[in-house]
Amino acid sequence: MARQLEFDRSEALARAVDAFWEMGYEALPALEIAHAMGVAKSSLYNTFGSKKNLFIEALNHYADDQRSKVCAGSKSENVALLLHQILFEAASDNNAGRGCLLVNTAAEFGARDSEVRQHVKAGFDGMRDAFATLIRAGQGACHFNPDVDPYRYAIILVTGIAGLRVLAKSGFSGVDLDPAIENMMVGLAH
Amino acid sequence: MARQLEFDRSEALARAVDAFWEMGYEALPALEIAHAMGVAKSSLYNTFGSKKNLFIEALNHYADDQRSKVCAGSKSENVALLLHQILFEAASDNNAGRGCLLVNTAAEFGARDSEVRQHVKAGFDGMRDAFATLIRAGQGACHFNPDVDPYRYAIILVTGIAGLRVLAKSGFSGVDLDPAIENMMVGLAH
DNA sequence: TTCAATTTGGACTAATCGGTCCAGTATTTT
DNA sequence: AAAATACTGGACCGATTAGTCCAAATTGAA
Repeated sequence: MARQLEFDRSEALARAVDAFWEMGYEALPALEIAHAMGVAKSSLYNTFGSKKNLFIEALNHYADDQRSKVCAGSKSENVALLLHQILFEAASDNNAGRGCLLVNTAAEFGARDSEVRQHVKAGFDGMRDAFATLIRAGQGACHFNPDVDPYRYAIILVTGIAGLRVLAKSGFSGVDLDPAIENMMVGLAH
Repeated sequence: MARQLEFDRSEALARAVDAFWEMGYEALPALEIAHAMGVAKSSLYNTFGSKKNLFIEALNHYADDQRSKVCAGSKSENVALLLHQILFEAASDNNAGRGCLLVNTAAEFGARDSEVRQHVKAGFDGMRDAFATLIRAGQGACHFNPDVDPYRYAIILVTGIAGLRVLAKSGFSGVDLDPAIENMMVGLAH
């Protein structure tokens, strides 16, 4: 036979995520995506078919990644502190100003594209599950109020983080947003 | 002299707001803006200079409008009920799926355009002030806890509403988001 | 080495974009 | 009526876009 090595799909997707994360969908030309991924534009279209399809795969890659990170946090020693750090990071550094790709995508595509919206929804659902897991872990370690319904409270966190990211991207500082963080933590307090 | 009639600038801006609100900035061609505004593209450029400048004027028009509406709510009989309605509307109808133009703009332009970001920030600041006014009114009518700092709590509401709008746009229902609404109201309770 | 498959980079297409321009048409005042 | 101004609609421009295509270079297996 012949050459069968392909560039690492997962690695390439991770680079595509970075590019879309920083530039958004419309503002990022296909040629620049290819550069960011380290492949030729031809290969990009051979492998992923279209810009939109690549974007959807990148979006799912990102969502899986974020979900895993939060789930991994469930094994932290002090879950309450970890959660506070997550919220504070969303309000201050905010992923170096890039915000959250799910939030960005929801706003950019909006109600215009139902296919993309379904993937965004699935991504947020995954985040919700991950935070529910985190809350359960915190309850198990007696850091959180055991009367709180983890799944019900998880949507409070997902909603709050989405809001934090939007406002942080608009120029609000971590100090400005501190009341919102406190309001999200207080309901979990023992 | 000669003809001095110009189309109503405020009315035209209101129509531009609707168009940008539904389509976003990049996805809305200048020709379609002109159609939505009911003027020729030439007039649009004569009057507003550029697409971006028109957008910024429309954004400010929108922000003023939203702020006024919330401020007007301060004269409501039951401010607590009104606030709940505002939150519920953000979570369910969500302006017929269009979300909030400030939120949409923050996510679409992101960190890419500092000029636009400043106007978005100013818009959110205005909303914060308006909600602080609303909270003070509710406290005056003994509907809210008088110990709450209105200005400090207002950022909780602005953040929360931004989050609600993002998730509602992604396909979450009013029922899904109800815990987040309750969590925003509970801190104000008497 | 030889052969088959992959990847590359650049040329290319058709469409669309923001923005300019202008001849023609309305509208108002003198 | 006549002159001055405002607006229209469409032609036009240069730039950019997603996507296609292909000859050449690269790579791995036989």
